[in-house]
Amino acid sequence: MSNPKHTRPKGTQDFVPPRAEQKSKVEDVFRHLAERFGFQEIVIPTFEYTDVFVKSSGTGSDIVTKEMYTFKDRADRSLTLRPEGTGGVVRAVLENRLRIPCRLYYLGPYFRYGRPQKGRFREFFQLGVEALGEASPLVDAETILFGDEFFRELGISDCITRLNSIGCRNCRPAYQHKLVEFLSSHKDRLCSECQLRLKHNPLRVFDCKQEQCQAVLKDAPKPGDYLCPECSRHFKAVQASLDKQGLRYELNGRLVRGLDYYNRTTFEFVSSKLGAQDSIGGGGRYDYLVEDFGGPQTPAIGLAIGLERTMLAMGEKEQARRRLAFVVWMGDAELDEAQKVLARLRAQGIPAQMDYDAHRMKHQFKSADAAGASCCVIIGADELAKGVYSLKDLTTGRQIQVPVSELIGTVQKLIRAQSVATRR
RNA sequence: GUGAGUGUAGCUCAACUGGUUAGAGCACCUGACUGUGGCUCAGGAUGUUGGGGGUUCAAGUCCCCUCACUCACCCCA
Repeated sequence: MSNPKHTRPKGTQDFVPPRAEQKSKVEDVFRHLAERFGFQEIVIPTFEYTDVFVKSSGTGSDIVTKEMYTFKDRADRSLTLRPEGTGGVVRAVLENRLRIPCRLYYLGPYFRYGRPQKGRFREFFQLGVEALGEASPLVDAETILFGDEFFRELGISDCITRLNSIGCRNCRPAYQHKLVEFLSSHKDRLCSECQLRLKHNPLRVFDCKQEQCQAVLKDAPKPGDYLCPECSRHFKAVQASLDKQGLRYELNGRLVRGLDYYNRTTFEFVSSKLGAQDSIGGGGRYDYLVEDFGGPQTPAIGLAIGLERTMLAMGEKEQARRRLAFVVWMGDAELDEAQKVLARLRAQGIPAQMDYDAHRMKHQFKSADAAGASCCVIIGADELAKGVYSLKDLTTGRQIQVPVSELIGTVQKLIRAQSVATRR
């Protein structure tokens, strides 16, 4: 740890073998599910002109003020490594004149500059879906259902869904105003931190753990009570749909989301396995954003899932044997035959490998074990004389002889049986 | 951006209030076992104690700087 000459940049990570595979499995589950829900993949640049993100996240947001990787290119254009997905997607939908409504999904790396901690990186991976042009509260419910289904398929059982509505252009400012007014009148009873919160994020005061502040909040105006009739109806319809589909959720009036573009429904998924950064995914409606980008008035809703947080929530899986056969050869006399067998296995879609350097069989078995192979095909003088191969199951240590013609089938059966066994 | 904690072998960690040659387990290599991994036994290799400076007769240990990692705040995936 002390020596390496080159190290990865702060906040980045290497996905070394078992984890890289786990990552792509999660991505596969996401792709299949997204397609089942009618989403189509969109691939857009990893960097955009800076104003795309300034526009989408909001000038005052933390992302824009302190978390963006912004740089000038050689022609002095300001570019930014994407800190979030929605802005670029909206830009691409308009620029390519995609027909709206449309449902899109995407996945890839994102970048935010900040101090790394558990579940937070400077380069991180997100899986997202966006439904543009659908206004129904049933779509909100469906998006939430999508997230829930995704986590369920990955076996994340302790996941809680939080739900809120932050109102619209009309009722949100009115509520904020009322809240600030109320809190200001009790300013002297709030802790110092809350006095600051009052200025830039008054809703956060609800999260304060100080008793004095909680006492003040008892009589504070509640977020839910100030929704306009339309927003209120929308929110109730979302809940009714979720109820009907048996999806459990917690109402949380403080759930605000940090990006300026959200309105009405906001939601997030949290897991207890993560530490302080417990949100594994979140999203909400953004009915004004497309218009803000110069497009037609378009209702929209999206969801973003944090890949590495999802993997944290999944926990460590037991290291299973790989789907891999190892060919063991006895001496130079058997080397040609061994290579033929190797090729036959591969031709049948069975991952196979051999150790050319190890001349002692003992070494070859060690290599097989170290590689995590699930079986060894052994080719020695006895086998060649008898017209068979020996096949050793590395999980049980049992070894059998199979006729040359039955090798492929037997190996396939063995590997399949093992992958079923390790999955339980 | 703010705060706290931790850096000793490939990994997990020891080393009393500064005191001789910095240790152990796991992993690794060799052999017992020239047709068999995991088990057992016997041997073996391994360190600029993250880096730099300072105090001291003497620094892994104390002080300063720096770097890295970790956790938390802010905020979010």
